[in-house]
Amino acid sequence: MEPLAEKKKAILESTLELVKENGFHGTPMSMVAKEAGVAAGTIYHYFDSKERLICELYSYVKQRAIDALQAGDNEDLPYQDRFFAIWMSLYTFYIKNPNVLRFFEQFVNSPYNTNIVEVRHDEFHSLLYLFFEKGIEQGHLRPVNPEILGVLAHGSIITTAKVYGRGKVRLGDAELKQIAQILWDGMSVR
Amino acid sequence: MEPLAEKKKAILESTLELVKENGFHGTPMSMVAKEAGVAAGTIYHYFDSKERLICELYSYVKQRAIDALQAGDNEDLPYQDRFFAIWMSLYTFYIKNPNVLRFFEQFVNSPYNTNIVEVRHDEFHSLLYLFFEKGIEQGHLRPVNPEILGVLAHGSIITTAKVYGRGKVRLGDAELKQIAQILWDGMSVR
DNA sequence: TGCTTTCAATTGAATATTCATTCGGTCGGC
DNA sequence: GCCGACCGAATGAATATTCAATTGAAAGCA
Repeated sequence: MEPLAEKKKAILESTLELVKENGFHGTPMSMVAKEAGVAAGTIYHYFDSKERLICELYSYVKQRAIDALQAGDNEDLPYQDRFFAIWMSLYTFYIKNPNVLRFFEQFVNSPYNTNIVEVRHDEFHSLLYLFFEKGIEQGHLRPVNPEILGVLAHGSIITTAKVYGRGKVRLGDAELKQIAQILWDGMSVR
Repeated sequence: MEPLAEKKKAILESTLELVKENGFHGTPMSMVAKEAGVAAGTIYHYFDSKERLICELYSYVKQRAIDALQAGDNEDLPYQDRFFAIWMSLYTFYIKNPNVLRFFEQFVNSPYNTNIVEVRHDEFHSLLYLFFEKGIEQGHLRPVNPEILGVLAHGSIITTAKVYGRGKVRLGDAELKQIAQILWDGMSVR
């Protein structure tokens, strides 16, 4: 709760950074400790185990994605504008936080994920779901399972951000707009 | 080369299976050996190290994806039909080989990947690239960077396969068609 | 105020375990 | 008897986790 103890935060941030570069294995607790400027034992004051550390980091970082999602949205705008605004703000979030993107991708496909986490209500997921559900109700989007629309849209964002991250393709604003447009044109009722 | 030594193949298949369940860490060489029915030392007869084993497995498995891609394609069909056929055959491949999907996702985001692999000509990638490039040239698709179109389409397949894999959503043939249609409608010139 | 007590935060060396890798040796065909 | 495939116990390096010891700030007390 409270402003997340100084050291606890440092541990989380260090882990995020190191996992991006070295993966889950490849980042021993001793390395995390060093990077965070604390003793190895201190980590265990805040986290029961490495597994818990990773899982808490996941929640911690996911909240940031939720914030980005909500910050970019404005319920007063026309639906289509909201779609593009959300697309762009999430994209921008991933571009600005490449370590988050990388961590997510690693975590989601790791055995850490199979466990309890995720089971409890997933806010990010339901925000997307509700947004697309509403689009269908209001007649903007095709009547396809909103779950699918949500992951398709999010997938396109992640995918585009990864392409950007590989650095081989330059993506200007115009091109980004084109990509979001592809999704919109495909999903919307014409 | 030659019909891939019996044991070598067993090692690769076992690794694929175990990595799916336990991740890269979490699958010690001893476990691979046991599952494959060989001695630990034998693995090192075929692979220099664990890293090499993982990387070779990646190539091995990727070839299967390429085969699926090509098997589903027929250059004589109209372009749009080819698009749907490719989409479906890759989707089917991932559905039938969930361990491949899982392994890919883990590998691509792991530090193993940053290394040399991938650098040399990536056939899967260029097959997709060429297909979309041709679609643009022939006026079927919007003039967007074919690289982007390729990863968007592939991303939608992977994403859909993952949703299926989570098992929470039932996906009938009609629904799959709808998803591919969304992509097509978005990318094609109307 | 000065003194003691308490206790959570912190340390980092020691522990115990887990694994990748090695290597001396066996086996079967040529 | 030569040789490559194969074996599996032994080795050695990592590394997650523990814990006895230290700190320092707040709380009680006189």
